Amino acid sequence: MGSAAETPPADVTAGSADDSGTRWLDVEEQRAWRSYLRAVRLLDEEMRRGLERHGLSHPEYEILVRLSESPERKARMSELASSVVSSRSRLTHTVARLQQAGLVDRRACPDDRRGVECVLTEEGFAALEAAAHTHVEDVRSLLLDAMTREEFLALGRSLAKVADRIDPQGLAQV
Amino acid sequence: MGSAAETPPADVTAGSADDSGTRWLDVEEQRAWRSYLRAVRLLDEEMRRGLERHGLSHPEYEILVRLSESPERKARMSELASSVVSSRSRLTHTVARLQQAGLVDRRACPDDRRGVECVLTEEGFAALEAAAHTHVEDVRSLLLDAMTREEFLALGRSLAKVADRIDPQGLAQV
DNA sequence: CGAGGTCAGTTTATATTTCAACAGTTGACC
DNA sequence: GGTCAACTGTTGAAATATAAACTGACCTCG
Repeated sequence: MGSAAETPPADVTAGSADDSGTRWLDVEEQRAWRSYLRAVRLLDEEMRRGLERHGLSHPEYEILVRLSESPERKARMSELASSVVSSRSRLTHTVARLQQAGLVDRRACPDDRRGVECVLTEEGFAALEAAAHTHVEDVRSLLLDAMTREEFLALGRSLAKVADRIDPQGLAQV
Repeated sequence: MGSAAETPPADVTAGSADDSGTRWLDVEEQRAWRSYLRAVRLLDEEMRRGLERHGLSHPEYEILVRLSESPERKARMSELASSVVSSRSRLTHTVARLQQAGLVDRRACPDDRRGVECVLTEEGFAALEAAAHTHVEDVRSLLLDAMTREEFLALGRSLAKVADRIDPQGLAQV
């Protein structure tokens, strides 16, 4: 599955640094890393299938979620882009499709004429609501049910540290 | 960031089941889930950047890794597809690009005339070797250095359970 | 044998993502 | 006020991904 060359291709004693100074992963670290890769990929695929039944892609779903949580169910394109970790360009395209489908509307931003506000429509809210049930059940059955609650929370804490380290502000801009 | 509507869009008491029977996530579970989404996305992005410097995408890199670990540095397309968690179709395309770049070769399978063997070239091995240094350092600095070793191993164990649940055989067929 | 089913891999068509260039807007600074 | 850099969002083309149809090879059971 998800491999990643964590030992030198040639193969060197685990856990040691080679001539180049690269500290390769030891056997256990390697196993953990591969589990990570594998789980993430499989999970993503399963989730995708779940949302697909509601005619939504993962990026689309996240946009709807974010809007539903915003005051007045609207947000500016750039906020949306960063909160959803997407490039502005991609967001434009994706929102265009959502608008096409009648799930969101776009309108000029009152105070900044460069800006555009994206608004969740009633139809969009309904679509989100429908998809959310399936989605949460998926998270539960695939992830939570695979481990104890404490284990899951610990996993969350570890990954939160990872995320904060990469993007301390929580404002990923791509 | 990566949101996912783990509470009902309308907002209901955490941790309880609503009329539909959906058991939404409580506050802590929700936080953990969002950390997961956020970390995975950011990590993926960072890794991508690292590999990009060597002219490789993540899928390409994994294919090379898998080949480098196989006896004689070759594998059949279908083995490759499952070990790398990719559809056969995607693999065909990706391998075509790798071949184009001279990093792998394709040849007919001797014993099964339907089959195709994919072989890592010397050039491909060299490319992999170069990329691997960067990549391992990234895994270390982004993931391992963010937590204790034991924490990381625990994370691996948890996710291994998740993966095995979704794909018990370890032979993801998409 | 040989008909029907399955399997390996590719191909084609379509959808999505990325990338670079763009046009209009704002704000800061002189 | 004028200029210029930075910002917002869009566009269109190229790269990549996904899905379904398709080719040729194997397999099995009558």
